[in-house]
Amino acid sequence: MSDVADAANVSPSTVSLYLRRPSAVSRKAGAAIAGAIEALGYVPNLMAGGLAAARTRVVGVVVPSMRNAFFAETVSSMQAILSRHGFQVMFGNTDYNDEAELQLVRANLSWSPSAMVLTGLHHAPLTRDLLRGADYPVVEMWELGGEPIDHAVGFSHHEAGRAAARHLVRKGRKRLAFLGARMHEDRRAMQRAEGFAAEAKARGIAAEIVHHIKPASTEAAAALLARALAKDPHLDGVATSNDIVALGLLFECSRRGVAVPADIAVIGFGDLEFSAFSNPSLTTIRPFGDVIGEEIARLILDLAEGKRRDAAAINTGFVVVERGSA
Amino acid sequence: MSDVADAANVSPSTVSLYLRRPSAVSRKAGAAIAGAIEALGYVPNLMAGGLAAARTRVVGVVVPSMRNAFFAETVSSMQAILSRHGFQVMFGNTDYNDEAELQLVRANLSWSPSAMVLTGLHHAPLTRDLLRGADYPVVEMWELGGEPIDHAVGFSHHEAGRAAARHLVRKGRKRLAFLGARMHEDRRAMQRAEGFAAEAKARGIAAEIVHHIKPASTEAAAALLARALAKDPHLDGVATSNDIVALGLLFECSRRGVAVPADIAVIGFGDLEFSAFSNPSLTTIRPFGDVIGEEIARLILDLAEGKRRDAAAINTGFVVVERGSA
DNA sequence: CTGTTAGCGCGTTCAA
DNA sequence: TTGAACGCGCTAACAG
Repeated sequence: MSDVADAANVSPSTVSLYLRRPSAVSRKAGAAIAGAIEALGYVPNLMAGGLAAARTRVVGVVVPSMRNAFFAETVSSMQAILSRHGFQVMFGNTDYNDEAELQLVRANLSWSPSAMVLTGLHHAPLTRDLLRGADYPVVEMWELGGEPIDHAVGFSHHEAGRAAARHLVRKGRKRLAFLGARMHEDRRAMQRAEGFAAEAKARGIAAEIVHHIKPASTEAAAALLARALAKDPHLDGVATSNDIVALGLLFECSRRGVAVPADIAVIGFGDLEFSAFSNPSLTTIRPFGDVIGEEIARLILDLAEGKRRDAAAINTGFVVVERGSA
Repeated sequence: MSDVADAANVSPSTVSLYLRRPSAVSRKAGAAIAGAIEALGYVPNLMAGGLAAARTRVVGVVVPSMRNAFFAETVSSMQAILSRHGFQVMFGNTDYNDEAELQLVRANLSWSPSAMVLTGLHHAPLTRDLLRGADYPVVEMWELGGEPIDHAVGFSHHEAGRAAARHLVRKGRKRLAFLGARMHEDRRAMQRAEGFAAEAKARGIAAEIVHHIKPASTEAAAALLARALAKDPHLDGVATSNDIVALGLLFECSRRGVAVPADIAVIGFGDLEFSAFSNPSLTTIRPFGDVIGEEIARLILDLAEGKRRDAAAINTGFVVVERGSA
């Protein structure tokens, strides 16, 4: 930086000022500095900057799994906006493990991030303590309804589950089941299952919740359907924990000669890309994962500029998308 | 850190030494320091450490899109291993834009990363210059065959395309087409298409390459198939730029009453999770995205410890997985 | 608008 | 094995 200052015939602190607020420097000095930076190929050392300022333009993001299309979409849209404003994303997977989450939070902590984004409202007690004591914003995403540490952006999975049941009942279905994968770890899928069962019960209809211990997959669908039919051979309406499972269900039904939706109506969750173009197309619940990412990015940018200060709970909602399968 | 030193009755530099090489400190001092760290909830400031040491345990990773399951898988497996060794991943999407890639590389540069991971062998000239001059390892992934900047981990997409054509020809197919999405931006998909056409030509069989400008999707498949059939109504073998498009093709064929594989054989690329369980199941090419991530993580760890020094080109290969569709 | 000054929290000599 | 000194490259007052 002092090399740049020498080349531009100004002091290092003027260069520093120019880098942080170009408008605070005279046009002449600014031009000279810009030229020197270009000529010398100067790249600022953000560590030194961060150390001096005690904050960095880094946002820590922790998700259960990047292989999950929901989080990939959210992180993607969030990162696109943040990077446009000079922020970077430091990223980690927990694989649905609380201990791994704690490690990642701790690691991110030591970079004095501008904000920390976590998935869901559930964390290890130590993680919560660490985050509560932190002096930067914490955003919990993809879940609403509990007590957030600071900010929350997402929607109620319980309500999404209710909406699925409501839809099937409206379609005249009377013997329901919820097919869920990995629900012992995925709290949000479990919340949807519970909402589904609660709504069905409120309408006097029994709804079985069928579990599969492995991650959501098209493969899981075959086992889930077999178990659901064993419990109730006259099943006529099914919700799945997400569209991947629903896709598998479509394939499994076609193999078994079960007609969708004539014999069994299917409603998924996620509105993944293929859902509109499968055969039959998939009735599902769209959660707006990209909007979650955008809202979080805007929130963090506003917070960094001191524009907002109050803890927010932003409901990005969801909609039922009715298509061929239910 | 000096608080810890006070609490443990040693000097700060002893604490520093303990943190970096616990074995270099006496058992008594070590125990006292460990206790003090625990009691005070001390979290090291990695910025200060990085500044002093002129390097950090950060790895910069730049991919075209995290929504792409291939990269999500690679990043996921890479991050799992790296984080286990105290390394963090700083991550960015380019959206297949060279300029965005340059920005991300520049941003990552200023954190003195332990390594930089990029996707593919093609970059803006300025990006290449920046990276060549850098004094830390550069890994280019998911492509082999060109001239890497430093290290490369991946496989030849040209060969993968040839393998797809070879498979269809072996199955007795004589009128081929390659259906590709976004190939003007996705060089690797284009390489597969070219390999496909080259192999077909070598065997005296014509193969049409059909382009779709939008990203790979099940939706794209309908348009692609329509255009391919317009060019050759007697088409009997098709390769797609990936399994998503192949999935869409299965649906579109079932809508049109085209039998797969009887009328048209289909081979995809990627071996995504659903491919084994679709109906018919999908013949495809498996690229081992998780292995790419693991190899890169190991390479970076070895490099960081000075265990390897030579520029490596690691071929993770691919296999043709024969299933129902071809 | 520009330059001066004093750290940010730690790693790395080196001497003890 | 430990401790003192020094500096990594920059930001943030402040004074000019």
